[in-house]
Amino acid sequence: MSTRRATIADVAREAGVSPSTASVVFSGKTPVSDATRKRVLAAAAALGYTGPDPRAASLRLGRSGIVGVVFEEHLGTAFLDPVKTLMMDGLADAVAPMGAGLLLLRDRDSWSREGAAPSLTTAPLDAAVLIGCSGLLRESLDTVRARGIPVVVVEGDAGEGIPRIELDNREAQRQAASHLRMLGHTRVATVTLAPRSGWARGWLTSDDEGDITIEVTRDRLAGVRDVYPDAPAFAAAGSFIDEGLAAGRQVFADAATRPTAVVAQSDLLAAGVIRAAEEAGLRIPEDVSVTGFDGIVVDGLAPYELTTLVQPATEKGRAAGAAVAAMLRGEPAASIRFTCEFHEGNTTGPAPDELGR
Amino acid sequence: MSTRRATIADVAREAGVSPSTASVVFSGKTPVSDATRKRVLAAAAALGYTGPDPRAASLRLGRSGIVGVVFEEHLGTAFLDPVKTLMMDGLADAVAPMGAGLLLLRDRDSWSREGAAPSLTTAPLDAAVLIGCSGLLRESLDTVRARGIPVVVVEGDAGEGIPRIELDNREAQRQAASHLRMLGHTRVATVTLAPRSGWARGWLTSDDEGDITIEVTRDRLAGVRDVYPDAPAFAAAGSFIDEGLAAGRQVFADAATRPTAVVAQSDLLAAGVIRAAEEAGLRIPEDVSVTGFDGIVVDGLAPYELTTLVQPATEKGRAAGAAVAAMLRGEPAASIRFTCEFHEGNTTGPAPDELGR
DNA sequence: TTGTAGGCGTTATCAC
DNA sequence: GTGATAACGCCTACAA
Repeated sequence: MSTRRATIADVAREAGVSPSTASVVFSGKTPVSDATRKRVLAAAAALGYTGPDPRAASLRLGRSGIVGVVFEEHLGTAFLDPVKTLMMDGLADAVAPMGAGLLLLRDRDSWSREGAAPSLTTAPLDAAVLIGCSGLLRESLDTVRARGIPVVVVEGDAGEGIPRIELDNREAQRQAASHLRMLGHTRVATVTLAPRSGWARGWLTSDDEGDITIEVTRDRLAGVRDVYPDAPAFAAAGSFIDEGLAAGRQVFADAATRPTAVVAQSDLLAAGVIRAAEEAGLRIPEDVSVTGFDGIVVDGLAPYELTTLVQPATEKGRAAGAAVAAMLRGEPAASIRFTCEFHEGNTTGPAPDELGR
Repeated sequence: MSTRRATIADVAREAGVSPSTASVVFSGKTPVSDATRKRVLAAAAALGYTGPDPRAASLRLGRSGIVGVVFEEHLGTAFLDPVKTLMMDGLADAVAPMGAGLLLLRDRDSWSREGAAPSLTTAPLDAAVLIGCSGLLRESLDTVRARGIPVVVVEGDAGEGIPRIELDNREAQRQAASHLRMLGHTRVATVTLAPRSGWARGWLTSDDEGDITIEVTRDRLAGVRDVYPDAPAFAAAGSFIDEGLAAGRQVFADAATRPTAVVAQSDLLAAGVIRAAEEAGLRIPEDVSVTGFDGIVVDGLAPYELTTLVQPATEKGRAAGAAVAAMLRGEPAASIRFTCEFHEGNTTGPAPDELGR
């Protein structure tokens, strides 16, 4: 029962070899004779030594095997978003081969409690991935850059020389709109994500539209505007079925101006819009067509299969991880722009005959 | 443009003070005269020094400010579970004051790739939290204990001397069953979570019931059995609305033996069961009562409000964090058993009159 | 194949 | 209030 944990020096002494030899046994960097290896391992076992102290190793090696993932929201909120979840999965996959793990970091913390920041400044990070760099994360970015840590930004406006992982949001959303136009729809509405943080559900005025700080929202809306410049836009407070439902109720409220198609900026919103349509006695897609965005599996939406833009969420994560890995190797990492794939489900159809209304 | 990052020694030299003084300026552990502080800070700014290197600090201090969270599943899967998500939130909250962050760790890794494990053995952890210790995590536990790292187990069978955070699953589920009995229900079915990993959706035979390795499933089922020893049990493959829907279809398949109430082991399953009931033309709660478990907000379930057992998910996370914090301070941490709160919504009602069927 | 020596960047201790 | 000193535990040239 020793009072202090054994170190590699202890093991070496116990095994009757030098510390460097013992070290080599664990790192495997240099060949070691079988006999000595055995002795070292035995000594380690005897002393309850379980391997090099990661803290010491990371100081010596200059890297910790930890990649920080910075969210701007509460973690619980972030993981409510299936796309982010998938991305994390891809990211975890991609950094695993380099022997790295993911450290969850919240952005706000740095503000709230001054002294006890678990954060970007004090964590032993090799690299950082910022999720959704919408202004809020700006200073996180500065912090990280000041520390000289490689950064990759996913879905956000980074700045000069910082690799970004992005999506062709505008082009993709334009495809959905074009699809609807091809089907003959002329009265179209769109349900968007929040235009800025803290937004409370409501119609977007043109003033609002000029002041959209969240990039995804802006770009996807622009895609709709490319095809339907005057489509009314209702902005939800977040990507949830219930938000889509509430939005849908507004959108379908007036039978006279009721749209024949709704472009939603996320699958969850689309699911809610569909519910609202059903509620209003409208059939999908006979009376109303609805498109989503993301291409996730919406639990409980069956039998509908959304017409949507499938984004490579997991791939985005993997790409972010790959970029990080490259930068860590000292290679330059390029920004990547992913393309969404249009998927036609059973929630869109020809515009209903106007006369038959 | 120096080739190497500045160290605190560089800053000290530049400021004309000793390294220890410079260190103190950053740590704030000892009073420093305003003049020297200013000089040191200025020097730091001039050299682009952003604070002590966390790696070195953690070696010196003997702690890294990192708490590992070990899941047995793929991360993407884990975060699909709203309860786990909330727990993570609570955990993040609880460790933040100690200036710690959460490192995501997957259990399987240690097996899959031998060399490149980002894992328990190589990560600079101060402590670890194991989520759902259902046998699979057993060796993770051993690894961590061997390293002498404090461990807390959430929802799982740990072993001697390891603090656990658990729920009164059986008692809580019994409350739901009792509630139904009080309402006069006699033909009751239950829809359970997976009895073991890799389970494919299906009815539970009594053989199966004797061989349930996942504790939550076993305990909640036992709670139902306390009241309805013979209720048929259908086990889903996971906690999803679609699984509940599939289960519900089976449960309501035969009009003759159709239950008047269904006890689901999760809110998501309950939501699916409700869908299945609607599909079968049954009204909730007039024809069929349904109870859930968890007390989460099921997105898109409105206007229903589940009768369910509300578990303090976030609190569980906080408690785990608190336990970790205590152990890190060298204090003993006790296991905690949380209690669910019965919440009566509008999905349960009196048993339908048998004659009226 | 094994051993020696030096330092990675900090910070706690103790003297001044 | 400030400075010298000594670890923290490991890894890796380099020499033997």
